[in-house]
Amino acid sequence: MDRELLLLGLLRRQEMHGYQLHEFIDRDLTVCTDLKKPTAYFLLDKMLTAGWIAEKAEQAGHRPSRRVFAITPEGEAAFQRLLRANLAGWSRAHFPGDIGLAFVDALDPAEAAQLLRHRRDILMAELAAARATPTHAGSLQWLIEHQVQHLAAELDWLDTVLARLDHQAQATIRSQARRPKQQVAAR
Amino acid sequence: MDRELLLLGLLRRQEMHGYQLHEFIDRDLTVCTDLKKPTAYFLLDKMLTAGWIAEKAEQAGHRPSRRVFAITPEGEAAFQRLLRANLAGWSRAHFPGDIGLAFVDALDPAEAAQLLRHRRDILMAELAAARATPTHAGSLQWLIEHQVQHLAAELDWLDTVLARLDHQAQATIRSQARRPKQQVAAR
DNA sequence: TTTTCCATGTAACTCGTTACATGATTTC
DNA sequence: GAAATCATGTAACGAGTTACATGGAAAA
Repeated sequence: MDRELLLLGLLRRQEMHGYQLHEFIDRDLTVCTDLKKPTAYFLLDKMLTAGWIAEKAEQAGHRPSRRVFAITPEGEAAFQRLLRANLAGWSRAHFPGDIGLAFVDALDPAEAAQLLRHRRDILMAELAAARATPTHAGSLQWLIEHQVQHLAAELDWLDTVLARLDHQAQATIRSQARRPKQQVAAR
Repeated sequence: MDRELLLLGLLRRQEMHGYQLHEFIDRDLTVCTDLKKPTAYFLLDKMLTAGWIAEKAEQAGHRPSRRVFAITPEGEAAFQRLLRANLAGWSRAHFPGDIGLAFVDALDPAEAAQLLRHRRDILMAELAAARATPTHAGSLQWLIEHQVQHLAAELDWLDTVLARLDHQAQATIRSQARRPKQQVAAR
């Protein structure tokens, strides 16, 4: 119900058509959430039949006709309900990248570090993108702010992991230097 | 492919049956990831047909017979491939709870704070659970460690949000005291 | 003139969950 | 004797994605 809450929240401030909603989310909120076009249209249709929103046709010049959606009183009630439920609850974020980290000791620490530096590049780009997103009014901005904080924390964590791996790699090199004829110890 | 990587990684250290795998993930890794029983069995069957793992029947006393899975050379190759892909890549974590936050200014700040304090209780419990999970050998422990760091950061963020809301609530009370006959200013 | 933008959608598919089913066995 | 544990599954459903389709208008 979180995506419905998002759409209702946006329509509450201003009536919009589907394309416009998707564009806004894709352009200004992409660092926090994402909503594909077919999903957006599907959810809007669902909310339309539920009576949460009402549509009206609109024509701008010779452009394709738009279905402009506005929130209804039932929609406002649903918004209030969903908002309270969302704020009072909490659901765990999942980090797919952690699963690899759990088995990183199956790899040579130097190679693992190299792979993770690639991850670090992506993270840096993401952080830059988050910092570059235009500012919004009110608490909508908190969404971006939280994301920036989170990404900065992720970068910190990744750096401590990299430091550990570099340390391990150094230890491997030293032990190789000490016993030059022996195999590298099993990791 | 992250769940496959998880299962392969666990089977690499020790051969296990489906129930045992699910139990381990549900008991020791629940703060980081989750894998429902039918999903586990489904993935194991899929990996079996793919030749990544091999099964053998095992009987322990008069208990139901188990299908014990062990990783095959093809499975090991897949593990190596998936691991490298996972480590080099990154995918954004999504925070459903943020969507509510984005529209928190639709509510009275005092009520919003009250709802978020409920969220805070859940977060605290989750953090305690993460800290209480048994320690594992090697980098598997990093999974837990990262989760603890993340949850602590989330708690911090929530507290700054609560501080802001309390501040807003105070401002509201002051303005009400100053103009006792007037309506509360629209938010 | 070819590409991109605007604006809508449909169909097929994947992934994962929920709910249910089985049957013996140990624990309360 | 009832309930929980062990160990396996199946069937149905739902949410969301990908890929595709349409067709005119503006931009390159």
